[in-house]
Amino acid sequence: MVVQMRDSITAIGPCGTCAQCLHCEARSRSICSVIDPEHMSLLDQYSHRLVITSGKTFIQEGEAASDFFIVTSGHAKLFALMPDGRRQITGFAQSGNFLGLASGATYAFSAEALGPLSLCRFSRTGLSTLRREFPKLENRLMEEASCELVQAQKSMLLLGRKTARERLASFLLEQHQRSLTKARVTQLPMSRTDIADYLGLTIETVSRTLNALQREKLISIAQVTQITLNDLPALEILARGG
Amino acid sequence: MVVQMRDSITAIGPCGTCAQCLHCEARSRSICSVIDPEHMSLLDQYSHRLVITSGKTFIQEGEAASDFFIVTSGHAKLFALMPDGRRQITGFAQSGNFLGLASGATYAFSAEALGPLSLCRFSRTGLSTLRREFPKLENRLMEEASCELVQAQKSMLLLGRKTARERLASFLLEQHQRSLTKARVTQLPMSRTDIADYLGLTIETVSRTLNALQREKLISIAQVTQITLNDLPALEILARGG
DNA sequence: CGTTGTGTTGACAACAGTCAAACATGGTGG
DNA sequence: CCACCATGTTTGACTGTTGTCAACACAACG
Repeated sequence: MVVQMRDSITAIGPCGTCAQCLHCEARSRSICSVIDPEHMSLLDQYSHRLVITSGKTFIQEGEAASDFFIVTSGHAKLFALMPDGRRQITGFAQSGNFLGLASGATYAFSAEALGPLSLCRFSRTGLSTLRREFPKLENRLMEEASCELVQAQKSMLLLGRKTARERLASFLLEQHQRSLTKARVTQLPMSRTDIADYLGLTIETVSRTLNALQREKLISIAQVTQITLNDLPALEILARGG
Repeated sequence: MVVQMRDSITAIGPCGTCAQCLHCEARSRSICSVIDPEHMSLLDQYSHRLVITSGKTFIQEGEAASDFFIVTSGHAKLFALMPDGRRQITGFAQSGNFLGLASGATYAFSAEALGPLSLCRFSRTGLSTLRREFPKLENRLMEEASCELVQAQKSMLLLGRKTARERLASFLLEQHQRSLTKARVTQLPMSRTDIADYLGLTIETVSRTLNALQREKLISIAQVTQITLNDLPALEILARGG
């Protein structure tokens, strides 16, 4: 089985013997794609599967960055805290995303599970070994780091220069794109508080702005976490600011 | 060998053995450090020196990302623009910094010279060749990408959650650290407009806040671009928000 | 049913933005 | 050398978007 991915990387699908498990499914999207099938067992030597319960903080800012993670199912939020409790969510991670690229000796952020979460964990030393063994892995890591940097720059523009309306429109479109569905209904895995902390707003402003967009027929809020994007072109114009 | 490019961008060819030139000086900090001396000539095959005049935009958001740069002297600003002219500066680059890590097929940002600027340019294909040739280069690139991601996360916290006072304090400390001097006098290479666009504020707020900090004796503004940090501990407390 | 957590709505306040004018600074040409 | 202009910075008065505080609605759950 061969799957065409993103630009030009040809990925080899669900690996080895357990074709179904999420572990392998997400690994195939992020790591297995660059490792020959006959070496999969070597990969297994260096990775371990983890299951995290909802709300659990599994990466703590400031602690020694000994591990590297790949999300295999569920969602996580990455965030930084200030001493007085102010919080900035710097990103959300879902199946296939890497966690721990942005680290020196210690983690530069904390990470918490948004609902049940499955992870694939690599020790940094193990990952180094894998990188020496599979040079293509380097490309994959760089590619992912580049994407995260581009995403971070978009967030900086959003946080520094966009209005509350523009931020919400950008956020909804981003979530919609992530879901990879053509349906205009988006299921949000995070709370209003998380949205606020991601967009640099308060929960009240998020709530008010979302309802304003609904009054203007740009979106429909069926349930709190289920939003329909009624007018994609208008939302896109709003998101980019004209 | 000197080649005239575009309007004012001058390319100067490989510099061979010259140990003094800025080209090599900065390369030694960023690339040469991972390449054996006897292979330096190979490096020269793939890199070219550029001189950029002040104010020139040498990377344009959206254009094909064909090159990769290393700053060898001077300063540059990286930024994103909105259709109505709102601008967010996502970072500043100085000697030794890489430009172009955050790119897919096209550049995700624009870059402009803050004063006279020297660059070392690598074609992306040339860089790929170098990466295959010198595996240590991979580590250097990943390390740099990690640093940029950590820096980006700090900027997101600043833009999303810090007050104007906290932003200015953070900014001044960051500039001070970058200068690598122990002296408490910092020479700013950028204008008030650039500071405002970096911190997500207006020039008026930057000016007012800076003067407020001066009234409180935390800093002294000798000339517009020359600021003395009188009370580092207090500035650090302010910057991290208590 | 109360209780708790989460989200919504309203009244008001405040921080930062907008507009405008005065003030430096630095380069240019008479 | 100095008047002049262009550009960048500072200061002031006022406005507005978003934040704060508080009350209320609603669903989930024991």
